[in-house]
Amino acid sequence: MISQTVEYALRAIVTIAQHNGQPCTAQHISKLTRVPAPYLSKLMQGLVRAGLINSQRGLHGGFTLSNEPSELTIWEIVEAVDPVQRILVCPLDIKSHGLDLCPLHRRLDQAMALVEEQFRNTTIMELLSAPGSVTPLCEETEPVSLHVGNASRSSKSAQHQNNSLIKN
Amino acid sequence: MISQTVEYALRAIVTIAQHNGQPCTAQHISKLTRVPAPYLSKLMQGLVRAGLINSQRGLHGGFTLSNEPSELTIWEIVEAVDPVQRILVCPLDIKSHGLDLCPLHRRLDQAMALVEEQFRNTTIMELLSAPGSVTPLCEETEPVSLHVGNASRSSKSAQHQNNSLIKN
DNA sequence: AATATAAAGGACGTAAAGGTCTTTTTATCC
DNA sequence: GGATAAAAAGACCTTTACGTCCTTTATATT
Repeated sequence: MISQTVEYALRAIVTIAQHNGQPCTAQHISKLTRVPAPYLSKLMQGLVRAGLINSQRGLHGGFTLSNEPSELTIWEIVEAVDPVQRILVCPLDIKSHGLDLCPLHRRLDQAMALVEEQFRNTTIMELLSAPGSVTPLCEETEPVSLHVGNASRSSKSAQHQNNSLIKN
Repeated sequence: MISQTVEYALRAIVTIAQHNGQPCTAQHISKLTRVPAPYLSKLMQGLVRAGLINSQRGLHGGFTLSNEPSELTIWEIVEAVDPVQRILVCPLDIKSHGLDLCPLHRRLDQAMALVEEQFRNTTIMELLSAPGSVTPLCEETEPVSLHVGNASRSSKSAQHQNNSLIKN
């Protein structure tokens, strides 16, 4: 349901986010996330093109987020990599239904809408610190030796928790 | 996100359900649902093995539902064909997390849980008649010319409508 | 300027999902 | 029992997701 590529992309993004602005090489990300390095590189290129991350070549190069983790949602990564397909018109091209969906497809699209909503409402920021939970993130045996330059430069921390979207 | 095969299977099941116990040939279903006939056949075999439908060979044979539409959920079809994969343990095999998920995977699994809930709570019955809506179902130009021999041979029609399952 | 480091690009390989075709088996009708 | 209608079974093909490898380009550091 969630493609391998989306999984990989999210792991990578979260890893970069953990490094507070410090460039992260593909090599490094690959090790931490256990994503095959060559495939990761490809993936990253896509994320760069989508404008979600910046890349820097050469020594001390690597990848950094284009925006604050608090401003970046799961949704944006999913959109860039393997978009959730909403059902907007009947997949059978029945003319008799204009834009109306039959009950089946209405229901299926509702499920997709829920996923979309969930993804839109979750920022990468929320994935970094485990609030009431155990683990900091996946992997990372060493506690990320980042030199903590200027961590939060714009912490709006909107943190909205609202749900609801589906109107049945 | 929803695989082609799941789409096809649901179309087929709904079509069979519309025929109130009258056997439906693969040919017929294929025409109505616009699913490639040979592929549909294969699909149907899987649904038979899963026990969701019965098959009958020979003249006047075809497929019928094993249970009432009101007792069959989208979930069961999805499970038989292409199960929603829940995230139960960290996909990276970090030992430090036992069964705990990192925030990322906890969130992703929540999304899957929502879909699962949606599917579990929707019966095929609910997909047959469009309550406040326009279309009876996808396709079906002619109003299903079944010869209505002994249509409903066991109409329990339980019709429950309850929701709720996800607890955050 | 030379070297090392790292991303970008593109050709290629592999596996799984989706799809087709032909033959065999089972049932019904006459 | 022969003809016909249907599903079952299994071999095959095609496309796409996933993954690898090698070469090129850009950027620091010395």
